[in-house]
Amino acid sequence: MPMEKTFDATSAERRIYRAWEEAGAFRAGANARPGAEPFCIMIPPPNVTGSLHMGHAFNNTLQDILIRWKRMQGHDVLWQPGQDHAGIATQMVVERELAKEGLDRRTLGREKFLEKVWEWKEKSGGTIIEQLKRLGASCDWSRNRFTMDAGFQKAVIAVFVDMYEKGLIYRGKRLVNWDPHFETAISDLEVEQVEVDGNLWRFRYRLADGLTYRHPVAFDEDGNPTGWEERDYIVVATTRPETMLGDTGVAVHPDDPRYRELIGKSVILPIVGRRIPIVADEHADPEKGTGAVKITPAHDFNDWEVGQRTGLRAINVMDTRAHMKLADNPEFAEGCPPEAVARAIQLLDGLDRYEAREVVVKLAEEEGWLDGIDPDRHMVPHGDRSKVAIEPFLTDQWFVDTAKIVGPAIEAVRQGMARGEGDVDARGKPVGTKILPERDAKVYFHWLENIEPWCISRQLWWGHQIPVWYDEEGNAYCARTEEEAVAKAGGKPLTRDPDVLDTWFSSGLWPIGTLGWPEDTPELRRYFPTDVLVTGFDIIFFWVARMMMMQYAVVGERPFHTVYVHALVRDEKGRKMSKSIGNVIDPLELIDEFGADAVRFTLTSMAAMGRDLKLSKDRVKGYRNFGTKIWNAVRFAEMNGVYETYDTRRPDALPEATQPVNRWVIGETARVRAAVDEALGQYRFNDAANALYAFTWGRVCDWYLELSKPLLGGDDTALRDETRRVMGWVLDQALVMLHPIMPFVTEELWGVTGPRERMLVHADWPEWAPADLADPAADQEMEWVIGLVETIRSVRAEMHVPVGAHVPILALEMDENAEHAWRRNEALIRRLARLGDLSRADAAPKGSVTIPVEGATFALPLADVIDVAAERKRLERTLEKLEKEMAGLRGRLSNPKFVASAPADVVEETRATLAQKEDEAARIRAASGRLAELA
RNA sequence: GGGCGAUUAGCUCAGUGGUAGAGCGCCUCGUUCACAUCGAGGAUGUCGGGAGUUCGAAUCUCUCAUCGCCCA
Repeated sequence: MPMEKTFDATSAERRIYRAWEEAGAFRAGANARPGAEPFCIMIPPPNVTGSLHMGHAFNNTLQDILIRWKRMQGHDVLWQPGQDHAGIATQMVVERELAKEGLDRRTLGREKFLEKVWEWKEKSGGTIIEQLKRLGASCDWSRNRFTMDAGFQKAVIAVFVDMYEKGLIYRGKRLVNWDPHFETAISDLEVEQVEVDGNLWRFRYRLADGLTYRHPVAFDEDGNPTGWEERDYIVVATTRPETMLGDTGVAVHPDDPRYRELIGKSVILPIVGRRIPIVADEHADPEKGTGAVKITPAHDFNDWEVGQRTGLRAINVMDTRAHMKLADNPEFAEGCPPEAVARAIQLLDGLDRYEAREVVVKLAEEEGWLDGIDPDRHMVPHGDRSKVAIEPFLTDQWFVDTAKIVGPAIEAVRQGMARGEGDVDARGKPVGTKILPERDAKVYFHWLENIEPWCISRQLWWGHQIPVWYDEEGNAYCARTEEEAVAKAGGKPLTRDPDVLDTWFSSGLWPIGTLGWPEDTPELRRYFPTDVLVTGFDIIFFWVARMMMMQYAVVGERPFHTVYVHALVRDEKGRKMSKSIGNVIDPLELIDEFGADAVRFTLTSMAAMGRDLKLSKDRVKGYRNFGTKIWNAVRFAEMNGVYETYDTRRPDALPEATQPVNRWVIGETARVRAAVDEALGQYRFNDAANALYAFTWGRVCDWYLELSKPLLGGDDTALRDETRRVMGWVLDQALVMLHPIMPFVTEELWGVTGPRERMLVHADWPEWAPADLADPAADQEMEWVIGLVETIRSVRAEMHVPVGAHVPILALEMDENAEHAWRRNEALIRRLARLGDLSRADAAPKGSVTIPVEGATFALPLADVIDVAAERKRLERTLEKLEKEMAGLRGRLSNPKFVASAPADVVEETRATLAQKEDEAARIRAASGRLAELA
């Protein structure tokens, strides 16, 4: 049955993927050669609520390329897939669903709510897996893991208990980033700074005990004060007036002459009448505002530090929703006049923080302690999920003492960055962990070297509940099960800590957790430490750094030896894709329109290390066309009987070749094989893609297939069969090498061309070396042929020779090599350049165009069509260009310093180039002279 | 404020010391036999500005400008 003209991706992709799955082609160890080295990649687990976006498509394409490449090379490959449970995101999704039914998680209760979450997960949690399959991802789906699976839970709990017992996890009352929307603590990394328009309000806090001081109000040119005024108040500025209710001090810089005498004195806090001290602390910047700052230790991170240093109280004045909590708040009331407290409660209790802000400012205005308002643009921390302003909030939370476990994670990368080619450990794996591109290692070091304690508790229900139980006195018992905890407590009744762990705590255990730790499984022994991690730069901190720390803390080993960090996929204007701009390109829509192969090839060819990639549909379309090109190359071969002669069962058998064109293309194939391996070995995905594109289209289709036509259609059957075999081999090699990037179309072509021992997904990756296969003589000869054809075509086009006309050609001079090359390839040249017969001539006849090539001068007698003036112009233009190049070369060669200091081969190359140009120029001058005689 | 990066053809980008490249787009020509999702040919660059190192700089150094990103 003849092949269709194009590849029908829509119908073929699903069919092919199913065939792979049914054959178990992706299972760990599939296609492994005896004694194969393991190669393992852990998927960055997508969020269970997620659906495939361009970032995933990119990330997983790169992983799939490495995995398919290594699998074809015969490694024992595991690509471990899975998903994380995404605490906040999932809880949010399910709560939203419940709200549609008028339900609320609190009325439902924890147990019932979790049932609902699992129901949702079973129903909708597999979306992204199906989408990854559309992309062609060859994960071992039989091993899919979820961070809330029973086995994984066991690992997470075991790690918590272990780290608790080693003193690496502790509980403490700390100021944390509190998300008032989700009513949970979040980590520093889940906070994003957003610049907002606000005000800087200046308040006058009255000095206690009738004190006054002199404040400078006039200054000379040098900034020295020249005038003062007597004040009975100190001015503080704030962007958050409502927090003043929790103020417990005013700080000034110890060296600030304006306030030196006031240090140790007190002010009376407006509204509540609290008496608070003026303290000296370097946090107060004399240059900023008035140089005096109010201190609210319970609602500001800097103030907390100041409070710790100067011994100020921390008074929490809000609840978990960031509403003012003044009633039943003994801390707040302590030391304040009861009538003031009562009034504050009446005016402010229960108000949202922004409402409270307005009330406070209004009171300040009415009561005369508002000194002024300055508009101010400043950064405000926001929850990255909730998008509401974070409230620094004083609560009990669990922390990982990261400072204690960060050391090996830093050391491993330091080693990895310094490692050389042959630096391997006892298992033969590269030492340390290398981060690529190198600059991302700097980000990693900077963060780890300045690491803060990691708040790992979340006030959520969906997640791994913290394995700590409390007795009535509040003593904590950490154990793997309630029974163990009760036993530790001597049988006392206990209640479990309601909080769950940060999702990243469990994702941090991904490498060992997916392989069955804490059990000593064969997988763990075989595949851990894993090889490469492929991930986006946005989760270097969230995930990569934490995996490094956690794996070392738990099993004392690095999780992977190489981290390939890739960039962001942006829209064609370079903007980040976002739902709110509406510029999101859905990879599935692209796959529907152009096929998965085209999407994959596009992403790969744009994956230059460390640079964002801007995606446009035109680009994808271009690579869809590339798929069609390969398709038609094979179709051509099929129509020319290649698969009647070439043995598709033995694709690894090197064909015999006598013809230069066949010998040449074999060498080209070996060269691209080396280039692709070199590129992939260095994670230069775009280089691999571009090398294959240039080879397949630019060499095989544009030249080899064209040059082969006379041989395939000729009378010499031996030659025909040789060419068939070589062509079958070359095309098979191309399919093999393109397969990691374009798995579908290549697998399809592999299947339709003939019977096969194995599917392409398990074909052997070639190892041909250019040194063994390339034939320099054939290469040189074919370069000469191609050059000649190109020159003739160029001349014909410029002279407007009718496309179909066969023009006779004259040889004015030909050396031995040229003669030889001509004779051996005459049919090919004549066909591609559309030439008539060759004859000898001593001089170019009137009205002919001269074709100078290496070792020969040809002429095309175009008397009927030639425009002498146009031809002279053409020659002059060419000569001009040559002269310019020669001038540069001569300049360099006449510089004695160049000859003396440049490497010998560079000098030699320069000389050779100059000689060749001079030869060409001489031929052109001769041609030009002949034309001049005619004019 | 600190750090990192970018600036190369109309557009998107490769190119880490030795004759400036690709894809797309553009212009001209061409559909009888692999492919019009195609073929043949063509045009297009003071490699952001300036200075330095070097026999030689898109590439290394300094500096300025513009634009990004991360951290505070």
